[in-house]
Amino acid sequence: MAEPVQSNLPSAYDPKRAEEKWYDYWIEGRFFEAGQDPEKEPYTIVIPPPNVTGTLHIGHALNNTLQDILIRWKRMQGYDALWLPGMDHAGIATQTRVEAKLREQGLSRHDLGREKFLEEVWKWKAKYAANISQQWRKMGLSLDYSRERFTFDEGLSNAVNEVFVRLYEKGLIYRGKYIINWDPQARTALSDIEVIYKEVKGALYHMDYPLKDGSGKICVATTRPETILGDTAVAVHPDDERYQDLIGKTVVLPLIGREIPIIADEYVDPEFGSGAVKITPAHDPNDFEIGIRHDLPQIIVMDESGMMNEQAGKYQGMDRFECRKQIVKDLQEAGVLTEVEEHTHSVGHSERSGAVVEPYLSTQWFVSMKPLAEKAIQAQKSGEGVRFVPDRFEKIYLHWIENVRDWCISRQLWWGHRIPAWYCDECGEMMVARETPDQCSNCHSSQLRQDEDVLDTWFSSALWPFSTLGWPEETDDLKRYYPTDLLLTAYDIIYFWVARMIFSGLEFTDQKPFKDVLITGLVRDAEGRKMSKSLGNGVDPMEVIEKYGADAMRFMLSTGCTPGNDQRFRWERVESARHFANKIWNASRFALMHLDGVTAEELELSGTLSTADRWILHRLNETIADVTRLLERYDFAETGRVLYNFIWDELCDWYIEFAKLPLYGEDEEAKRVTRAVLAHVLDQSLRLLHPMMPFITEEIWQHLPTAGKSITIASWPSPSDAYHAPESVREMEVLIEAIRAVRNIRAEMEVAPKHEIELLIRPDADTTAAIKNNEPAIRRLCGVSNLTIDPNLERPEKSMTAVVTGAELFLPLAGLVDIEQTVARLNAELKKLNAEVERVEKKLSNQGFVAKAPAHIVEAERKKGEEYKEKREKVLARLAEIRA
RNA sequence: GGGCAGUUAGCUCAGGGGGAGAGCGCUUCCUUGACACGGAAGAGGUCGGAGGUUCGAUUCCUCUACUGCCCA
Repeated sequence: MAEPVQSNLPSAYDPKRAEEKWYDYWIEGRFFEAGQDPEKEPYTIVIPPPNVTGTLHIGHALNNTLQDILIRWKRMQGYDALWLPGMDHAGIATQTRVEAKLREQGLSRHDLGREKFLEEVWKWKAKYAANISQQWRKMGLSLDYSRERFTFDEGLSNAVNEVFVRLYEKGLIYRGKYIINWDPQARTALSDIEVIYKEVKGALYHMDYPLKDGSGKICVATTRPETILGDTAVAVHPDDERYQDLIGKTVVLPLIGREIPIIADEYVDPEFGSGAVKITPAHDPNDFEIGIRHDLPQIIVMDESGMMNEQAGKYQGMDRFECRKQIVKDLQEAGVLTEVEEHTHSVGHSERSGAVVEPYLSTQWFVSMKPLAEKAIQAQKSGEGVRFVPDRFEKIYLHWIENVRDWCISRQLWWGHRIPAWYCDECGEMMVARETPDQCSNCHSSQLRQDEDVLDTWFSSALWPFSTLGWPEETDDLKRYYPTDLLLTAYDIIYFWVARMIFSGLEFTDQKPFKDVLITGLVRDAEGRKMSKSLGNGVDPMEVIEKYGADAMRFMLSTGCTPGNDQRFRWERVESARHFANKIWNASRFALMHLDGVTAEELELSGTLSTADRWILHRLNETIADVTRLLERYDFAETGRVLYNFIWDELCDWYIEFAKLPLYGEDEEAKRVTRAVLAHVLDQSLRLLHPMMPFITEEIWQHLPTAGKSITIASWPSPSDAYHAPESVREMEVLIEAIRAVRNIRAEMEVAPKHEIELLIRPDADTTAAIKNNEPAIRRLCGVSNLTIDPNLERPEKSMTAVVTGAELFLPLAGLVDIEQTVARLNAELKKLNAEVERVEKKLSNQGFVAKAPAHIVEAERKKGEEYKEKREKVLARLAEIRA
């Protein structure tokens, strides 16, 4: 694939070319397909399946990038890395969108009928699935497409049925008439967590209900006066002294005249309102409970769309909120409404449609959660649970699972897994079965009807880590890759998904579905607001890739946050990531220019290494160790920072600048060694960076003489003892400090960059060799023509002076010497040194410090103190000389 | 009401018991044979406040203020 171009590589990196080319190459090479080597240890991640009719947003991009980084890294480390892709049929979300499209054509799903409607949905699914696949490609994800799954495909549907039947047979799934959360817009039941509570300004209406015997009245307060139509009692606290005489009496409901009893129940809070509450068992969960205790009638006054029904008398056909207004008006006219108080209370809204949720009495299917939760709690508390990263999310999970209520799993939708229950038209028998039964188990009639409802989408998502691997079949994949190693998701679906996968995994596979859960935050807009369709502040990852390239986006997202915390999306940061890509590109361009025509054999690392060579190899060792350690901790931001600093500040700013001397020089052996070091460091750096920036690293790596088939399967670097050279760090520090000091003087004295100057260096004994060995580099990087290095040299008259660690520098700038400037700089240096010396001496004279601080810290302070003092002596001596 | 985060340079954020960091922005200079998506040299912060632990706190603990999120 590599093209034999080096010298004519363009000077700016063009992401589009590389991205198209290499993704195809990777897929054709099947580098992402797991299971090719049974000797390797497996490492598995299943992707959180995106909603099939959506578009991937920037949150997906973050989530997917992080998984890809880990998978690519593990693959390079020699694991049999499996990243399993797939999508979710997303019941409500998808159905709503298809219905919206039909509405535009003036149609409803009922006009089409169930079968035709589902055909429409499948068409949508096909279109959007293709789109999502395309987005995965663009992001460069190393997914194993040969194992791609869909929550609605045959295997996963079998898993759903299996789970349903097993739970039913265990008595953990039941059907019954209870108060559930009803979405009148989507016309379906919802689970508890699909309801979002918001503070809403409303009113508390106080009403007088007259006693039937005419002996008085009782005042009740409510935020929902329209529910008066469904009242079947008034309740007071049994110990409430105010109402002792009234318990057992009968009141007459205003407006409708129904007679209802006054009952006593512990649930009533005597402190709230008047201490008497109206009871509407069919429209309030607490009232429902009271109704059961007191055997009250349950009167449903609304239909499925939130319109008042035939039980509402003259209000029939009105919308529930319109009805509220009318009822208030009528109550007022009847003189029953005694007070209207401003009142802020919490109102449930549908997570999907946004409609105000109606507590609604309805027959639904439920999962009995207690036993499943118990198992999960037990596992977590015994230390056998999943590891949450960051660990604070474990508490959030535990709190939820410990307080979980039964899960309403039936939905009145068409797009979803049909509930595997059948009813006999003849005898009314209900059958739950894996396969469609052909006759009634009771009366053998063949007149069977399947339950119309479908299951909550999350019911199938809960099985994702094992259903995708073939469960309930004992497949090879299931045996090899399950339990998975990691689940990576944002904190907003811990309850919806993570928790449910955990208890499902434990129940059906007797294993936790994943070892670690890595929780990320959300990607917000530049102002810190949550991205949303209504605000229109979402960022399309494809737009980011189009403008800056996939690698820039990946680097920006993965380094932009710490685990579990939100990050803001800022274009400047993407731009900065692109600059980084471009920097790597150009450093590589430089290297490749000097490797043109060089064979892999010639790049054997041997021979005499320069200071810079030893230093960069030593630093590479440390960087390899750091990056590996940081990835193990899922610390992507630090990983990125370490690589950025190593490549930009050390490799580009210093090593390459030093390397230019031998590379442009005459010494062939030095040239050969430098090329070898440069090629090695570049190769290793590209490998380290590859998980984060896959495209550019492959593009460059393929140009190296030492390249293999693909960097995606190149081995992960490990530190080499041969390059351990801590002394080189000290040497480079001295050189860098000296070069900077000269540049500083040049800048302050406004010496033109092209103007070559004279420089005299008086090194200390222990730095003389390092400085002497790097004479050409000092010349080049300081713009020096005439350089003298001598431990015994005399300070020339009329020269600028600087003191650095390990050496003194003199610049006899003819005609430019500014004594005042030199004195000012030396004084500034002196001030700093005085402060440092004082700080160190204060520390060392503190007996507590010397006695209690770790020995190496004390020793380090002593050493620092000595250095500062030595340096200060020199500064003082130079100042004295100048004054003399 | 309960819980959890955050508060560090102009902005956005890292960091972490022992000399305050990055990116962007800002100032000055430079189109030098990898790169102006660049190079060189700089300016800029008493790490929200108050106590405590410690030889030593920006970092650990407690309280407190403000911001955000989750749960009821």
